[in-house]
Amino acid sequence: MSHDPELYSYCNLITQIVFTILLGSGIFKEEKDMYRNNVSDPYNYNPISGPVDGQKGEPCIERDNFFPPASYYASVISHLLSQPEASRELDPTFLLPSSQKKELLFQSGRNSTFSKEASTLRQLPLYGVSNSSQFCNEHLQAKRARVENIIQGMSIMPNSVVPGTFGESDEHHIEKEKNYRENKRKQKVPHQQSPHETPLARPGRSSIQADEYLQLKKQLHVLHHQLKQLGKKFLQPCEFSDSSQSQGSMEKTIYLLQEKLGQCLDDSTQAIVSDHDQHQSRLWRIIPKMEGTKLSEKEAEMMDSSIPTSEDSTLSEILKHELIQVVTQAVDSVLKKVLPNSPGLPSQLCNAPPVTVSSTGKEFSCAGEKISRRWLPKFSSYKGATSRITENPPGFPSYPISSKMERKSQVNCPLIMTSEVQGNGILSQMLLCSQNGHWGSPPPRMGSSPESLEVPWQPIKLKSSVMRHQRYPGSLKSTEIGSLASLAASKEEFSEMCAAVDEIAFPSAHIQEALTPGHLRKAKLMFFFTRYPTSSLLKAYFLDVQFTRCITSQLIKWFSNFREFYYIQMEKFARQALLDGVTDPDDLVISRDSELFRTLNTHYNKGNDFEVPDGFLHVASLTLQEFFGAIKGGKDLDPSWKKPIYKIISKLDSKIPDTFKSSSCLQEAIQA
DNA sequence: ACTCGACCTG
DNA sequence: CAGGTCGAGT
Repeated sequence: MSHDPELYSYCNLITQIVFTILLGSGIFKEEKDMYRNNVSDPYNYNPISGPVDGQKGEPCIERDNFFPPASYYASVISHLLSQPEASRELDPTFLLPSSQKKELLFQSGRNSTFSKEASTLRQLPLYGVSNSSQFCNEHLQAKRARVENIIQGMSIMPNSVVPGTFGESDEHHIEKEKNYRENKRKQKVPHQQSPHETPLARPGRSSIQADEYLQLKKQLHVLHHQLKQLGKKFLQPCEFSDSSQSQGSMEKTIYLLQEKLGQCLDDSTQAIVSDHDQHQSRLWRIIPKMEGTKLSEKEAEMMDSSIPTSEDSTLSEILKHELIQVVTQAVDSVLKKVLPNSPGLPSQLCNAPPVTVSSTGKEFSCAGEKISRRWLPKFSSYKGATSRITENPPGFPSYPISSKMERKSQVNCPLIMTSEVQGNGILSQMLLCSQNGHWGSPPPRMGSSPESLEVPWQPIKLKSSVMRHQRYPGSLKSTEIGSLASLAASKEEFSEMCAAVDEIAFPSAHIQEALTPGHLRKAKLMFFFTRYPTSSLLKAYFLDVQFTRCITSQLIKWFSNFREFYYIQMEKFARQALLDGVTDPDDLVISRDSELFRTLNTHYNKGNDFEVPDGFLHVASLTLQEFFGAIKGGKDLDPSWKKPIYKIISKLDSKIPDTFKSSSCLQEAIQA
């Protein structure tokens, strides 16, 4: 197998997709569980190249929770590719470290289900699904449960973070993990659909499952095509000695899987077909609307040519098209880098890669951290960036776009939604990372490279933002975002544009019923401008908060606390100045390198990623002087000696920049 | 060091 | 109810 890192990355990504399906179908359930439970150092295993030296192998809870690490997939796919004959038998234990093989043998002795599946697997070429017709009947029930379980797991991985990628502290990381687990626990109980989701809700549970299985089937179609494309793109140029055979193997495998699974799905869905059809037609009516907004010519063509002989295949075609396009572009872009002289590669990099990635700061995986920082190193540059948001730059119409596709997908179709999201996430990652040059540096060994490990896991992280967007109308279609990418000259520009669109398209997308630490930070920064905000002012600047009496009081209390700290510091430094022998209050001017400023800045602007306005320095200097004068004059004997000072200071509020009104960007930027 | 609840005052 | 103060909790 080639040692080209890019190709490994692609292998990882695509294999992950396939495995998602395989795992979802329950085929590798046991292997997955064993992997999760038994491997202490998952990166230590490399069936192809033997023990890996020098791997970093940071523990990653999320990964272990859901998937084995990328190296695992890489191993699998390299194994796949190294099989010269499609019919060659596969030892199902080859996936496992030797320790696990023992465990597997041990378990298979008592676990009848597993041994059955394992032996079934053994008879199959590569990853083909059992030919036994019993497979469907016996495991259908369990499979449903697993699929649902996995889907749930996938759809609620909101904050998964790849360690080391985003510079988050471990503590934060762990906390997120904790939250995630709690969410997971909660979500185990099927919850009611929110009002947003009702339009397509259907009466029966069985119909839901039917739909899910139908979607699963379609997914397989799509994935098959994707793999085909991918295989064509990179297997040929890289001159695998047995590329055609390997490719054939993969295809065959997928076909087998598809056929088998599809058959099961057909069986299971047939009984409830009428209900399903009803839903399908409703579903279908929506898609043209969704597609209609901003179709490229190519897409329009595709739409025309594929307009329904059956709704089924059309939906499938759309998805195929989207995915294939993305994969193709991703492959091309990377191959262009890797093999610049490779003939016949269409130059599609400049075309819009359909990237459904929220670039709201942290979630923007590859470049996000730097970008969000770049937005707010100094107040001035921050202002510049956000002005772009409010001004609707050319080529950036204000989108009241209704992506019904996305809303649809969440309605009782967790599978397709998840796959969409994850697929998009993966593909976006591919694109973004390739743009970002992430793949330019070769990993020392397969599975031991931070990059190669991180990339496949980022999609999970992306989910939260995408899902959040799905909750609200106005979401952008991937192709639309893609066209943004084509407008953007650089990746940074692109991410800024994404942030801008995010703000434009989801003005109310972040409405919260509770104040968050992000709000606290924002409030603290606002304190630089206003010490005595009115509740109406607060309402105007916390647009993403659903104001209640409680929230209002809380915000007011915050500012009260800010003042408390502020005045305490002022008094302290005034007294100190007096002790230091200062006589003229005018000597007390707070500059940016004075101790008092440092203290205040630490308090209100932790991280120092916001340039404190000069106005605040002025006000602070005045306050200090007032305190100094009062203390010097002995007024502090009066219990309410501070009151006059407060009165003075309360008149010195200045206008808060409008940039504080745009909630999400600011917050994400501050939180970063 | 920082936050926040309890309490007081106007 | 807003604003301020105090003191406990982390």
